[in-house]
Amino acid sequence: MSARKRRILSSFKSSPDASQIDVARLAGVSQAAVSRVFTNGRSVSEDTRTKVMAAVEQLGYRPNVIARSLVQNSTNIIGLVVKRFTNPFYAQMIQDFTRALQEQGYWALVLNIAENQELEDSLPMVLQYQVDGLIITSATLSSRLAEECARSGTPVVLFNRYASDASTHVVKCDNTEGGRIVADTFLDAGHKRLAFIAGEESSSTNRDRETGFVDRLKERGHNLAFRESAGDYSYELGYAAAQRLFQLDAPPDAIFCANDLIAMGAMDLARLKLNIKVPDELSIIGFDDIPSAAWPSYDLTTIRQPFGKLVDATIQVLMNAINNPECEVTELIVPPTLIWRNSSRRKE
Amino acid sequence: MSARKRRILSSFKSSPDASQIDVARLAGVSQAAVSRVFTNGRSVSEDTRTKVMAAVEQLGYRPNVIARSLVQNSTNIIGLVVKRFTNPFYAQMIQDFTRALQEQGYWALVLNIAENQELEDSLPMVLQYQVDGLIITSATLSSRLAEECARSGTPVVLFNRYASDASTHVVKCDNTEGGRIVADTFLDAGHKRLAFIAGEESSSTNRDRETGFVDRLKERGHNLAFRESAGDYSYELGYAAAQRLFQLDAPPDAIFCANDLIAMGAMDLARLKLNIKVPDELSIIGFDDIPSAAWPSYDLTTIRQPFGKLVDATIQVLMNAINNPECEVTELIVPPTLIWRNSSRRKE
DNA sequence: TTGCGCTTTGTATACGTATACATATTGGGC
DNA sequence: GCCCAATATGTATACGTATACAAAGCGCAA
Repeated sequence: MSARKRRILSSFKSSPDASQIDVARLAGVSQAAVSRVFTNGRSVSEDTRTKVMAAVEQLGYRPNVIARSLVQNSTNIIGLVVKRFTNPFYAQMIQDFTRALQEQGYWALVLNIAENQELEDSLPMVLQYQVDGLIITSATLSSRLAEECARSGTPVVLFNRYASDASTHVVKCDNTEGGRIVADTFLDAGHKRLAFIAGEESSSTNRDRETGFVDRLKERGHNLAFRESAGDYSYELGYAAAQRLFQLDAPPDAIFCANDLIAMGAMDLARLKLNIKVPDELSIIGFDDIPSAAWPSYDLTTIRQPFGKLVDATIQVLMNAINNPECEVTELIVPPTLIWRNSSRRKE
Repeated sequence: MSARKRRILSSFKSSPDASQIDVARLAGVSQAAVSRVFTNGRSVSEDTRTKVMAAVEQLGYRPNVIARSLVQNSTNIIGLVVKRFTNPFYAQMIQDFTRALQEQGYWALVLNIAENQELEDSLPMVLQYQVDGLIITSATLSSRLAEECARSGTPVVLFNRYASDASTHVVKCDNTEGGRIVADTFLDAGHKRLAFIAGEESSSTNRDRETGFVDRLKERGHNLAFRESAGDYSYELGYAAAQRLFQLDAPPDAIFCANDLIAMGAMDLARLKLNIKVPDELSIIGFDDIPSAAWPSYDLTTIRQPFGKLVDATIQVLMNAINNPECEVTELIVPPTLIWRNSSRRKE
């Protein structure tokens, strides 16, 4: 590791930030006048506006949003609670959320939850920043926290999570329906020995997908033959879970995986290590429709979560809650779609 | 899309946030005393501390970080400028940065640059938030912006980017050296017809990797036989670029791809569409060592960027610059490592 | 007791902005 | 030239916190 040092330019170093008072003094107007120039809808004469702007230019003045936030009681910052960055589905989600927020004039303050960490410890610190709202993904909001948010008037939208409290908005994909669709797809194709590989057991998405899958099987007179748990939503643990699944005497002929990464791990184990032909000898269906699911290497049949819709709806619900604090609590459930590819057998 | 509405709990709705003044009144002390209870290193008697904490508990008081930031002139917020979320390398990076910052008591305010967007438009708005520092990845900092940061005393660390200005710190992987290593690896294995697939042409990482590669070839008396450009760092455009490469009469027998995603695209085209055997008939080497490079499906030989070191060093440089504004400008260059896997031929 | 140093507390002010209010200016119709 | 409405401006204050300063309290040695 090589390090080179350069001398810093010291020309600007000590000049402090100019404030509206400095601008006002230079322009020969009052501080209030300067403030009005920077506030839409306030009446300022063309004359003072130009004088002010000239002073602004000369001093390199830039409004102090922190000070404005203090008096306006609004920061234009949204707390974004996230976890599994490395799952492409969530990476895309964060990308879309930050971008959509920026388009609305808001900024995302990211709260990254470690795997073993509770939201209780860190969310209060984010609330101290007087965020105008919260978007919570991949974490459970205890009712104590929900109450705390409600008390401070901070609207919360849960993304793909259950509400443990009546005061938080929810936008989610119909994970249960996704599970049902997979059940139908497998049964219609004539599969008999069906398996499910779970992701993170504690997550509500996982529970819903499994419930939908199993319940539909039962409705049609079938049972889940095997159940294995990866433990999280990763490729590696999906691979390992599949390995355990195939140590059985009569292994499954169709596997529903709780997400695409697990499915890709399971698929690689089957075809590369065990030489099982997909989809001829084994059907695999995932969940999410991450970009790599469409790659020729995998060509994974999967349940697509309607990404854009989910994100747009979340933003819309949040903005509405911010602008209209008295609004009703919304629970939006968006249906998923089956994306037919080549990792699962067609109807017989 | 189904929507259900629930009535909001209105119990807490209208109670405004308690301030230190409210706490002070209830505890029978001055506002300053309350402030001191929440400030480390200030002397407060045990008696008043308990009185204050009791009032705090009763009122549900929570410090207002925004107000504190205003008077202390420090927000504990770091602006994190990012772009390619969906590249696993950058997703991991954002994850590690946000986590490392939180461990240091800072928060990341994310600035997401759209593909066609300039930093000039949005960075000033982040500066208005009085961020204590900036980490810039995947974007070019013009010297005008660098000067603006310097003037406002906001330290900047460029991550894997060149400095266009003498006042910004830099932490990067030695991309040039990475290119050199690939050249040596290919030549040592006896390859003759060498190709390079570029990523985003305007990025300095891309330039460095190519320069190192080509220069080393020349040093050893060889030339780059083919050059193709993907246009960005994605799988899809890597696939397409490889397609163009193989329309030639005498296609390459070794391809260096500017990153892993491109390499995986190129590999899939070669082996799945053209039935070219990797590594027997074609060697492919990527850059980054993203998780999927290690998957059995790809088993991609690649240049690993020393992730943890890069992130840790960036944080360290930034913290130092924040705590010690007079510090020298640092330029840290971390060497990469060749990760041998099975997508490239060994020495003859 | 006095006096000295240390700790604790309150008062007053500052941070940079927005805005209610009062006042001053402008413009237009007659 | 006058009056009224609309516009423009300045003054004063508020947002919630930290901290300089002075004053007060305390313990302790002489």
